Amino acid sequence: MAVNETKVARKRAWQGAIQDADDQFAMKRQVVLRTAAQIFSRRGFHQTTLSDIADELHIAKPTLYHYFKSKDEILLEVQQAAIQQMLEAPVDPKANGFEQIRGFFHRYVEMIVDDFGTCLIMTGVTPLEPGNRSLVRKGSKSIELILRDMLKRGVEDGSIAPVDPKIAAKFMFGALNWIPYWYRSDGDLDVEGLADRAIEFVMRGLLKAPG
Amino acid sequence: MAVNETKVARKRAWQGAIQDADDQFAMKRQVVLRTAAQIFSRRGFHQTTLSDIADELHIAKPTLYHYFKSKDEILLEVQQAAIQQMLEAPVDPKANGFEQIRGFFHRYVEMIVDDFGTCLIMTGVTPLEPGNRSLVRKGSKSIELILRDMLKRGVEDGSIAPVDPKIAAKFMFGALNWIPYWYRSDGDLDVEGLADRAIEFVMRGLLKAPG
Amino acid sequence: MAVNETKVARKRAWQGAIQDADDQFAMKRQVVLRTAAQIFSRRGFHQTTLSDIADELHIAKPTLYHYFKSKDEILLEVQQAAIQQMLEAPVDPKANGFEQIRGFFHRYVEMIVDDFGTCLIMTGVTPLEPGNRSLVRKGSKSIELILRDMLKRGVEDGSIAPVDPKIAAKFMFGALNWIPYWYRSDGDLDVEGLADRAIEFVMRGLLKAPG
Amino acid sequence: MAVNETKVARKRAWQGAIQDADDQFAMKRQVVLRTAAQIFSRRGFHQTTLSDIADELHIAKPTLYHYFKSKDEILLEVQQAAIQQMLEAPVDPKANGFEQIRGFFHRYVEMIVDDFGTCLIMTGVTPLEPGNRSLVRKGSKSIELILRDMLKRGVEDGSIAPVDPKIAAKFMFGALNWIPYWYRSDGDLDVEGLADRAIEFVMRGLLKAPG
DNA sequence: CATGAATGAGTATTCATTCAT
DNA sequence: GATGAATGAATACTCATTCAT
Repeated sequence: MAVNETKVARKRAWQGAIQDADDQFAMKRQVVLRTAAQIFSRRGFHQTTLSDIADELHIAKPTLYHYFKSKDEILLEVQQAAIQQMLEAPVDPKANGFEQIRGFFHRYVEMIVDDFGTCLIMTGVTPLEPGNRSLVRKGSKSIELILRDMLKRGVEDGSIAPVDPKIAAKFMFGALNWIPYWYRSDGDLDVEGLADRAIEFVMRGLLKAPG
Repeated sequence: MAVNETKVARKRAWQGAIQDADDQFAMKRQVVLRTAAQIFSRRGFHQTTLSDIADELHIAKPTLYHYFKSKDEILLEVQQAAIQQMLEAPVDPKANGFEQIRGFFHRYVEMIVDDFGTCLIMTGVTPLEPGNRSLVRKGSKSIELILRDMLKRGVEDGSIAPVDPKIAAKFMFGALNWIPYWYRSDGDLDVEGLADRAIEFVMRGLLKAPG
Repeated sequence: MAVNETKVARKRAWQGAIQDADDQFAMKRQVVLRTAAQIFSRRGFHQTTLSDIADELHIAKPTLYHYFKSKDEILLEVQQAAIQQMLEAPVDPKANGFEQIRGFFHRYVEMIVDDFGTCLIMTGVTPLEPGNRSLVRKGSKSIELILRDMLKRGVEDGSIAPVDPKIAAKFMFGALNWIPYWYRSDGDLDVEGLADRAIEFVMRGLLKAPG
Repeated sequence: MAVNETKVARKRAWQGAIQDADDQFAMKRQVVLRTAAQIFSRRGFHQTTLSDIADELHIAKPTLYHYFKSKDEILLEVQQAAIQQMLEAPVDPKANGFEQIRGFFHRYVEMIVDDFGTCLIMTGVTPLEPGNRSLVRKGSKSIELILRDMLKRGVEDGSIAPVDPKIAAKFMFGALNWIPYWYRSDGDLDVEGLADRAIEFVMRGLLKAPG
């Protein structure tokens, strides 16, 4: 009885996300990260106190320090997770430039509408301490280079127009990175559809169909 | 002698921007706003202290309170100034949709590479207290509606493809709003050229020239 | 195999000091005390965390609570041990004052260069909670009274000069208690020699040999 | 009226120690230092909170940060002040070693019964952050070297016995540094007398008068 | 108008201690 | 007996803001 009550209380305390498992530690870390990411995105990093996060998780503030050594580290890991998700994604080496870009867009949209990706964009790297800021910037740069390479490939294989990969990539990331500011996943447009729209936009823009 | 020295010191104190005039007050306010906008953009709102701003201006911290009643008000006015610049800009009522959009882009790019516009984007509205946040959001919405109307007009007069104005506007603002994160006005590309590239991008995207 | 490994690990965990025995508990307590005394002396009581002590012993922090009920108690027992060592030492009732003092010095120096005595002096009683502080102070007072009695005896039996026992004792303890701040037992001077020097100093001071 | 009340309140707030003066800032700093030194000595550095100091001065806690940038800096300056007092003291170059030592003792006793000197001894350097700790240690070493030189001189000019200056200095400082632990300036013995007793002790020790 | 001085409110972080396993 | 997890309590420090001059 008392035991069950305790277990139930435990589950509530961690938002029911923690199952019996040996890797509880890693899982709890993830729950903290996701919760923090959501609150950071909504209120901003500096307007979010560690109490906010702890309260949301129904745990005490110092408990967070069992899992992370500082508030900064929490944000860092959130953003690294988003970046990692992109860097780990496989690219079809046989596809042409355009097809690769389409795949990239789908993955990027998926990443960016997720809690971690949204936080990467909406919180930005400014709140991070210099060292960590560099780390995240380096990761973002890597992602950018992936798209640039696809653009180069597309230009060469003729699957897209002969654009300047650097500038084109900037505009494309702009269009994509703005998504968290307006897109709501509970609306008419699902993530899949959103990615399609994005592709369509960067491909055709406002140009009238020929003829 | 001593008097002259004082005057010289005074000028230095306000970065030399203040002339003898009755509207010194208004001008000093502007200098504060511009300085604050720059620092906010660079370091972020919460990482910028009023001392940072005062130091940059070679004045004392409480002096800022002669011109603004709070830190929040400073950010508000910075962002309102950027928005105002767009809302006041004239639109050619005789031009077709596409031409209107082109004009809009030029004005928007000009606005957004300026200190105030950059701060509007890079700081965002999250730091503002709720009331002021709504004000700025309302202003941004107005700007958005202007572009949407132009898109509608363009679709109707056939000068652009039949896009969904809401979605298209979002992607377009995304591409534009990302500019402060990468564009440096001291590089190869001048503001005029930047606007042209932006137009080009949203018109053609990556589409190959027909034939 | 696994069993043996565990045992070996256990031994390492307690620094190899614990043998199979029924009095393991008491021995482990001693090891904790000595380790704590060393760290307290080096870093200070408040700069030493229970984790520091536990880490040094390769045990977990809460394990310490099996042996002591609080950090304060650890310090208390360290200091009591040092004091006890002095209070238990036998005094030759037949010796004259000077000879008793010489014996006292030898014992006191031995005590004070030891981990416990060093901690008694270098940490002091300030960190202790009031009740415990009184206990230690009372013990220190007892030691002081022992020396005072010897001084009185020496004055009476003519083996030393007619000094004020109270003041003389203070200066003597000062000279002795400062030892932990400068003496290193791995240098040229061994503990025995150190005690001799101390005796010599308090006996002759800087006075030139007559003639 | 109201003005007077204010002034009175001000005086009370700074314990009446602040007079009208241009160097109020420096004076207030001194008052903070002295107050802090007293409380540090009584309760220990870590058991003293900034609130304790502020409360004693009837000011608010953050006000302390107008005068010092950290708690550590307060302790540092207290200890530096004590050391400075000794380093600045003039030494009679024509006096023999013994006479120099006697002067040194008088100055040292005066220093050490003062708030700053007492804090230097009773708090010690352990609480200081490493950089500051080195600074104070260096200062203490300088003082020690002064006494050693006097001892050498005394040995050479024959005014004292042929002692090892290093060891003798250690014992002498011990006797002196222990003073704050027992001496109360409101007792029978005044500071002057205390210094005389100290001299007497280190000169003759317990040695019986010849004959 | 300008500012040195002062402060209230707030926040990240530390750590001794408890407890369920 | 041993420990990972959790937490209450405490504290240094920051900063926007006020006020007397």
